[in-house]
Amino acid sequence: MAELSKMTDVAEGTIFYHFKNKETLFLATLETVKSKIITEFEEYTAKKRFETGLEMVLDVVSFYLYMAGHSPDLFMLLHRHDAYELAEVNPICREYLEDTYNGLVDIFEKAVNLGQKDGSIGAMPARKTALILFTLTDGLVRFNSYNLYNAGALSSELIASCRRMLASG
Amino acid sequence: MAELSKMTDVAEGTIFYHFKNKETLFLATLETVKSKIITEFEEYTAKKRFETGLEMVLDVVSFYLYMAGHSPDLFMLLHRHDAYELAEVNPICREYLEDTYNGLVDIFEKAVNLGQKDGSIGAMPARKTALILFTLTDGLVRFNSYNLYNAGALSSELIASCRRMLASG
DNA sequence: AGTAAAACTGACTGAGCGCTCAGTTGGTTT
DNA sequence: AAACCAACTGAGCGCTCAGTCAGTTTTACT
Repeated sequence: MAELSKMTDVAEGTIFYHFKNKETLFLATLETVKSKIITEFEEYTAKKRFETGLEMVLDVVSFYLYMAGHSPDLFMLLHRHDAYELAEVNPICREYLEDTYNGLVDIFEKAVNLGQKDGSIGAMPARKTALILFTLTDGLVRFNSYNLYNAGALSSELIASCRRMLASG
Repeated sequence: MAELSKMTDVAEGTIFYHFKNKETLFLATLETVKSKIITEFEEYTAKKRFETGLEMVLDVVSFYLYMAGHSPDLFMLLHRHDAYELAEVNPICREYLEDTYNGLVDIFEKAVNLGQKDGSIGAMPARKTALILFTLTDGLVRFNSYNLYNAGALSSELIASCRRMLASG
């Protein structure tokens, strides 16, 4: 709280005037993260036109990597063990986390469904495939932010892998 | 430290007699985790005979899911943000984490190389593919341990996805 | 049995943390 | 001019927790 007070140029007491305690403050932050991420992705998919469902999947994967590279703090919160520890006892925290992930998986699922209609993606369970695609992408982001290996160096191979994974026929 | 003292039936002071501080204790734990995980996987791949490289990849993926389900604490440490925060300032911590991941990726890479020799896996960069396979598997474990979704329910689809991703021809 | 080193103990310390609260400020209403 | 108000302040309180230390027990060796 002392650090936050310095960063914001606001007295510690003021923070507690606006948020009843640290947990509430954290939840408010988490909610902001959730809506920021989701609206960002919804705006992207709404704006852009995709040739095929497969191309949409690949574009969303790329956009995810781009977003995570551009605003790492947004995703960092989702990669912290603390958040999930709190989610075990705090249903609101759990809800925000689930909403965020579900929102993202939904976008992947939509793309997979689209691809299966237009024939660019083969026959496979859409939701489960969406979950796997998401896990893969988010996992890469996580390793990148932990400096275990470079996501940029892997992104083209990631796209190629997804293409093979989803291929029809 | 109080909790640890109770768990081990040892006075708090005794812990500090053996480990100069909490950080050292953590590093010792991390090293144990590292060697436990690596030896476990090396024993598994040394013991078992694999039909093809592709089957080896799939078996290793399954074994990873099995291990993570069987001893979650072992993997939990690798999924904690704290560890990577420490790795930023402590080279020994970084080394243990990298060793663990590299050791695991090496196993995947070996399997991919094998598969490319025997023709069960198509032409693709082995190391990068190994990294992607690993990311995917570890990501699933992470989401499972955070109760975001069930890894068991996805495991068969995961195997199918890997099969498609690696297919030759 | 004597003894010195090694292992162990748990009460204690002090820094740091989340949070409170009496008091200040600047603006609006009566 | 008096009363009121939301926003803000920072010293300080209670508590937790990693780490210490003077003293006790155990072990190993003569």
